[in-house]
Amino acid sequence: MATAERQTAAEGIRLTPVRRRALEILLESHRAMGACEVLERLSQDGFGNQPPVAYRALDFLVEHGLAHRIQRLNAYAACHAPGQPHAPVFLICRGCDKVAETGTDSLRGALDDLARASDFTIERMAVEALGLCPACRAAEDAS
Amino acid sequence: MATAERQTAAEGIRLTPVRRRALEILLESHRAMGACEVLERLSQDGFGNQPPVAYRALDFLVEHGLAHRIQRLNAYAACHAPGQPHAPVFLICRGCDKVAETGTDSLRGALDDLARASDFTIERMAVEALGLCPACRAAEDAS
DNA sequence: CATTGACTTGTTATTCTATAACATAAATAA
DNA sequence: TTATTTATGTTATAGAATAACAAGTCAATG
Ligand SMILES: [Zn+2]
Ligand SMILES: [Zn+2]
Ligand SMILES: [Zn+2]
Ligand SMILES: [Zn+2]
Repeated sequence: MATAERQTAAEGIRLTPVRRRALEILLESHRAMGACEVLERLSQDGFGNQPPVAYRALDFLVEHGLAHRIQRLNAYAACHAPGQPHAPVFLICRGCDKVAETGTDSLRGALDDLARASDFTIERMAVEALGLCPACRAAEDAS
Repeated sequence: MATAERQTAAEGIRLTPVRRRALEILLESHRAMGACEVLERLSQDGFGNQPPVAYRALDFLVEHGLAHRIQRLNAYAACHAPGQPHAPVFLICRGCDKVAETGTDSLRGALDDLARASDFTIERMAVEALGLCPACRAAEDAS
């Protein structure tokens, strides 16, 4: 949160009340949340209760690297490393729905090479893996 | 299409009329199509005209590697290399909405390393990059 | 200070996407 | 044949996302 404030101040963009609260909600939950779920929390706090209110706040956070969108789940999660440029990888467990944000430099390099080779300008990317976390795999193996 | 027939026959799974037609539709269009768009085409050919008809056929194709789902676009595209295991990368142009399927072994390796390190079992993955194709970048630079 | 223009928030209404639940039909296995 | 599975179709509902408009805020300019 402090990082987010420093960053938005530095970039001269406005972390307004709704946006700030939306980020707090994502940070507090420690998991990926759907837009409608975020909207519900926002409206409880006195903000608007119509879809665009949540979508705009979340779009802003994603736009400025403060949150990520998990396409596969139609959900959003706060970024673990805002500011710092990275190619995040989301490991999504189909057993318990937990999402882990990770990433490696070698992956980043591989994607950069690919973009260069195809002359495609990559502006944003999403790497999402669906599978089983250690706990859920153990549970599945046991059954 | 011939590849798909050989593969389904070999695996003992059924490429039924709806599924076959759905794949043909994806192949004919040469682009990513939304489920509702596919449904429309299917119903024109005498198949059911309710959402589940399209979703089930598309799920089958994805399940068996005959098509990919482009999460960011909520759309589906026929696979360029069915049968052959690969970690596809989709380059999605935000200018013209075209989708290119590509991929590299180094990327595949980087993801495998990551999975091993985190003890996460990857079952399926999606790598999607949003940006500009050469043509659209040229157009944007000119303006 | 007053006004302009950019940005932000809120609301209404609509569209697109996806799934649950059930009934019927076809294919496969016993 | 009979039972079991698999696939198809329909109805109804839930969930996600956007378009379009109105109103408010804010900083800057004259
Ligand atoms: Zn991040
Ligand atoms: Zn799990
Ligand atoms: Zn493919
Ligand atoms: Zn383009």
